[in-house]
Amino acid sequence: MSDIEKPTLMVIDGHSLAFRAFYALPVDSFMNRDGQHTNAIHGFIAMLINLLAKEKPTHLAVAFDISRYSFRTREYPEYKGTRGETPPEFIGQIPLLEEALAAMNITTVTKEDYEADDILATLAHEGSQQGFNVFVVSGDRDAIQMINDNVTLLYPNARGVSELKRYDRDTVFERYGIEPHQYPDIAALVGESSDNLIGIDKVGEKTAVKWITQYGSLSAVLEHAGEIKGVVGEKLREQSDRAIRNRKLNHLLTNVELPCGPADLERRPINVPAVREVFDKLQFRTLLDRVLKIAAAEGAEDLDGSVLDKSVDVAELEPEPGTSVPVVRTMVDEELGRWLETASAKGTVPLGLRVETTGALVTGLGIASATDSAFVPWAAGRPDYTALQAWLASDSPKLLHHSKRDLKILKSVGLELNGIAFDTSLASWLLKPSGKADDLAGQVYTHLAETLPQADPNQLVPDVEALSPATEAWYVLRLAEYLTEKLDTGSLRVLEEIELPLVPVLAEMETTGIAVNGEALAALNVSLTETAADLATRAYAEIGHEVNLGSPKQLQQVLFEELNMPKTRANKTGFSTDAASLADLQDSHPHPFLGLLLQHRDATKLKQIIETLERGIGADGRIHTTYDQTGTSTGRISSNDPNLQNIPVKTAIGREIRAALERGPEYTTLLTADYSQIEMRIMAHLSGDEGLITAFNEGEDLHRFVGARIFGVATEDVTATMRTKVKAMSYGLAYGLSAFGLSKQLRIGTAEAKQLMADYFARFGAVREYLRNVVEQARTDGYTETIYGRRRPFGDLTSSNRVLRENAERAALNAPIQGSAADILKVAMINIAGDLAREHLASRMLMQVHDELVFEVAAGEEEALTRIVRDRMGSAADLRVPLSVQVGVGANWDQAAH
DNA sequence: CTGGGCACGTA
DNA sequence: CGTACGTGCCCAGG
Repeated sequence: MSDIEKPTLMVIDGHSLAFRAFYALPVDSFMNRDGQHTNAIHGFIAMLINLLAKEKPTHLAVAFDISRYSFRTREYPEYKGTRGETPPEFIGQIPLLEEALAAMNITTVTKEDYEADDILATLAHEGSQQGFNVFVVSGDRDAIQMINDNVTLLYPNARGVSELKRYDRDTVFERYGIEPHQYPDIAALVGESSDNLIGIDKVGEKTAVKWITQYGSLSAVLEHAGEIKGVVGEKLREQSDRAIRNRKLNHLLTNVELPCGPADLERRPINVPAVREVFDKLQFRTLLDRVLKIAAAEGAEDLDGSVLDKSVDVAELEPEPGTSVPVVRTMVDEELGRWLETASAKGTVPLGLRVETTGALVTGLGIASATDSAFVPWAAGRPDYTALQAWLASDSPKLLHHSKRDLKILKSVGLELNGIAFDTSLASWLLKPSGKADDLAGQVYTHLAETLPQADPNQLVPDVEALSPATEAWYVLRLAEYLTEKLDTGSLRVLEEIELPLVPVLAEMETTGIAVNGEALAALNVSLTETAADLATRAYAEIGHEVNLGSPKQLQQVLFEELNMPKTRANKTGFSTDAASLADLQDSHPHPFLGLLLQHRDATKLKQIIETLERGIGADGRIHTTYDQTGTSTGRISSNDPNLQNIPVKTAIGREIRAALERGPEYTTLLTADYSQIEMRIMAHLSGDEGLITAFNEGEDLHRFVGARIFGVATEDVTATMRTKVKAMSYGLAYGLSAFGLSKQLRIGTAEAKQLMADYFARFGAVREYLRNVVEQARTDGYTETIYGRRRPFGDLTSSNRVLRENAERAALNAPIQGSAADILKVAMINIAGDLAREHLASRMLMQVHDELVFEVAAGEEEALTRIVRDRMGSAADLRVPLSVQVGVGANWDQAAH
């Protein structure tokens, strides 16, 4: 029988786990309205819910001790004698826990005169023999002896509280070096202080393991006690009765007569009304939601929306006086429909929306108005979600955090989402586009100065309870309010007219993905692997030994100590071994190793890119990247998992990689469209430089035109070298390039570079004026602005630290240029997507690479698509120069490029 | 196991 | 001593 078909039996030591939970959670934070402490119950139920979700037991029981006395204490009164009085706050929690378990219809098992561990051992033993997968959940180390190939122990970790560690045969062996059934022998020798069992003096775990490994068992050790030398040998012989007694006491019985066997423990449906009642008494609000969710998933009846008692005390949830978190009400079906109708005032008032997920699955939705919040458990296809679906799909305004992710995941479960009216992650990014994006809790902290409890998903008994998605939705609402207030009108316009409309466009592109020829990539990888291996071998031969060619540190050793090459540019770890430095070395001190190293770098880099792409291929044979709309500080989009914006293009093999990205089977070609020299055009527009504007308006080769004016020759007499220099300088200007930098890049003298720049500015003086003004303006205002009003704040422009200040200056003069280009392409994307939908074209937008878009062309649509793309890209901004768009078509990305 | 540093791919 | 990114690897810290 395979594991998948096996039923899963889970048996839990109720007392030991409740006790662990008691010490894990603060007593004072958990008290119900009757003054009853509930922390142990809370921790236990939270853990249980996680276990149900994670291990999905088909059979389940919780065992309890009846009292602290058992056959063991009768035989050895000191057993467990070190245990003090039960803490008063713990008293009363066990009966309530049993009540809660009863409501969840979970069997509890007790047996007079035996300990819960014996019940566990008996059930585990029987379950194992009857073909169950068994999980034993216990905080008692003696439970280790139950482990075998069918039985796994889940044990609270050293801190006693948070995670349950899985112990199977292998983990036991790794930890102790013995088989699980040998554990009691070890414990008998060492002793167990928590049970008040004293072991053999001087014998610790190491010695015990050594003996047991050597002789096989405790009895064998005792038989050979005479052979053991030294003081420990003497102690063993003197105190062997201790070990014998311990072994007798820590042996768990596997043959206790119980009222039920494993087969009787099959899970039964949760009794929802009873759970509501008990949890209400305990005032477990979020736990109730989670149990109801499980109930819904398991098909329990009675989810028709009876409502939680409004008197539920939410004081513990209130992060700050003055703010009032609405009570979370769990509801579905008609009740939810009525609530949505009222809360949204028939679709006119925005509601916060939050999607709760586990992995790729939707588990619930939280919806909030300013004064009320609802949790909707989601179990696909089960209850009637008509009203929810209608509201989600309508234009009724919704406020979200990270709307693209929610849009996609809702779509994956068949829910259409429209009416995205605000996104707090986008708004917050517009406010502060640099640095790492905050998650929701982070934003609440930075903007609202409140701390949300954040449960660690790895902790089975979380010390804080996770916030209900309904409450999160309410915080989204408050954040939206705050951010709207905080954003200037220009930024709000960028949000509403660019970023929000772009969300569904990007979501669609991500979902669509791009077809990839996996065989071609694999073949390329094989050949690159061979090439790299061959280059490595030859490189090793040149220096007489192997070296990790990917380790700059080891390369420094080879280059600068073994080969005595001159030192290169310094970096934090020594001297650079980057391509430019190696090229310099090759010039001054030619050595075959250098060339081989560079070629090896090249091959391994390409290999790495191919492997990253291959990992990104989905089940549909297409690569689905994720665009990060908040990933840059200039307004660009970034791409990750995998990054499709840095696929090689300059080398032959790079283009082979691009050739592996192709049209899908139902499509005729790929179409690429890119802006030519968009940043230079923006610079012409923003600077108003008549020379540059003329260059673009006359439509001739820009660099040739500029070169002719700088060098004072006719356009047709501009040489290739002159053009290269001009091109480098033109592009460099937008980045704040210095004469020094230019000289480095062109490998010319600084004097010549200086002269070149002087000549440039002599003819295109408005450019220099503009660049100066941008920085000056930013210094005054504290921010730069793009043509659409997107702002980027700069603080370091007034720094007294020269490095910081000059870095900020270069970034500031680049920001409006790069950012405006980003705005323009985003606007074009939104308009193109609109046209595609309006004209019902089957062609689709697939990729964005900063100034380029890639489309998949459906049969017969090339002409229409080309028209739309040219129109929309060409008219995305009204500049003093035309926007030039180049379009190409081909079977793959390489061929489609022009 | 995480994070810094390096190297390198793109616009 | 040119802007903006993401990824993989090494290595040192833990």
